[in-house]
Amino acid sequence: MEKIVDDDLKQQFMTQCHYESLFGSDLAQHAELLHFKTQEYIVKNGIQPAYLFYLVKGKAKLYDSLANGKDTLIDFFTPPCFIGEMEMLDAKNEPFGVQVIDDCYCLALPMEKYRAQLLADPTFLQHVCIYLSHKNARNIKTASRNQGFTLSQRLGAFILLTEHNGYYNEKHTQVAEYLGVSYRHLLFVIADFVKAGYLQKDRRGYRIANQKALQRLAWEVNSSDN
Amino acid sequence: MEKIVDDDLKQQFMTQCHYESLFGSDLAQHAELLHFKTQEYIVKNGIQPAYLFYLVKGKAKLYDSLANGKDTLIDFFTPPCFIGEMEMLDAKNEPFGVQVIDDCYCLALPMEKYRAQLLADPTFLQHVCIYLSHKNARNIKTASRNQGFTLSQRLGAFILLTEHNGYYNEKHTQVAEYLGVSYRHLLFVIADFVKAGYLQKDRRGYRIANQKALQRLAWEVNSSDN
DNA sequence: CTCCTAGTGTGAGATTTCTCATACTTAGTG
DNA sequence: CACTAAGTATGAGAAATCTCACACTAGGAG
Repeated sequence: MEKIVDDDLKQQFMTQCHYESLFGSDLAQHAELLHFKTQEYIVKNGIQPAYLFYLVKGKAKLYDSLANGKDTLIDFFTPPCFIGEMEMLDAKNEPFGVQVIDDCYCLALPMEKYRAQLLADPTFLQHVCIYLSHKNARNIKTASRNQGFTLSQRLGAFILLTEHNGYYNEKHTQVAEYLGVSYRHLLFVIADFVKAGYLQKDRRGYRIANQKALQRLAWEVNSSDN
Repeated sequence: MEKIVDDDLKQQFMTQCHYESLFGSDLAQHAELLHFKTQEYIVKNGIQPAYLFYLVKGKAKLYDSLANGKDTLIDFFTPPCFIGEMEMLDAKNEPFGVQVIDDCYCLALPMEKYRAQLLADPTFLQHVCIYLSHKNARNIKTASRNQGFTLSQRLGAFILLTEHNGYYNEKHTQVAEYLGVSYRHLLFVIADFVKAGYLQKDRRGYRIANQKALQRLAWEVNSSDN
């Protein structure tokens, strides 16, 4: 994690995401601009974050670390969205881990310093409420998709979502859990994709060789997004 | 829907559910006590509700009416919980339908009259935020269950959840959608239950003949509830 | 260097779940 | 009354997915 001291850039992100309008007061001006590299953790599992983040650029993923020590991939974050809002609302919640997929820029408010002020700000709370209810509706839709579509279709969509410079490089064990299928079956379908020429395996990982085909598979999955 | 004018009963529910503490002001005193009979709608699909409800007794279910006119069962409400909070926050949302399973009592605040006051009340907004984030966490768990358990297990849990006077009487078509399986397969597993003596069919519907066996099936599903 | 673990990869057979086809019943409608 | 739509019901074969078993590789720990 690295603090970016570039007021122009910060202002640009703020404008782009209407950051100021999230608050009833002038809290926005106290936000810092932070940058996270790929693989870095924005929130570490089980450790209360020091900031309330607002993701303005990049891509990140949400993990749940289970009692047995394993991680389960739960959800993705794409800008603009809050990160750490559950912890801010209710410190009793065990924080979930959030790890960066693509370099992330966040506007971040020091939690301790401004928590009381945030909890007393109806404008801010309204935005969080709306954010949470939309997120909830989205989760419901995602869940029904997992039931409604075949693994090939979901995997197609998933690969396009997590793709990075034309390569798919997620850990199979975690993806299997996220997509709710057995490890074995995931490998089976990936093998199918390779056989069909959608993916090609080289030393860097799985290269996307036929994006169109994957998009065709993913089409139905994503088009229930209204 | 019927308004109950019984201040003792109302006060009892309020105390039991800590209703007053949801608000920063003395809004609670303006709540009415409403009663809904089985099958009645608390919120009709697509129609903005006139109240912000707080379910204090009973059981209800949440539907999504799809574009093709069909209904999908999404979730259940058990007390205490808000109903209509999404609509209050953001009137642009198409309201989902909420229908009563077991007679319901709700404390209800007239939406139009108090909406502005609610949206300006940080105490109330905080409670809604926390409610939404818990609900979201629960939905995530439910979803992972749907992936992690077999239909027999989930159906066992489901029958016990929706059971009414010892009878299971849900519409198979809707249940199939809720549990995320084909209608055919649901019927298949129900037939298994009958064959195994867990259920017995008579003119009133399916009678629960072996609750223990169903509980045994449901055990694993429900015990991930920590 | 060796052991150990996590991740990867493959095979084979079992189970779950789906699709399609086909009927029967009931309530509503013209 | 005849027609229709929705819900119920059952059969048979196919597809999706799971479980178990085994093998290989790379990196960290002793």
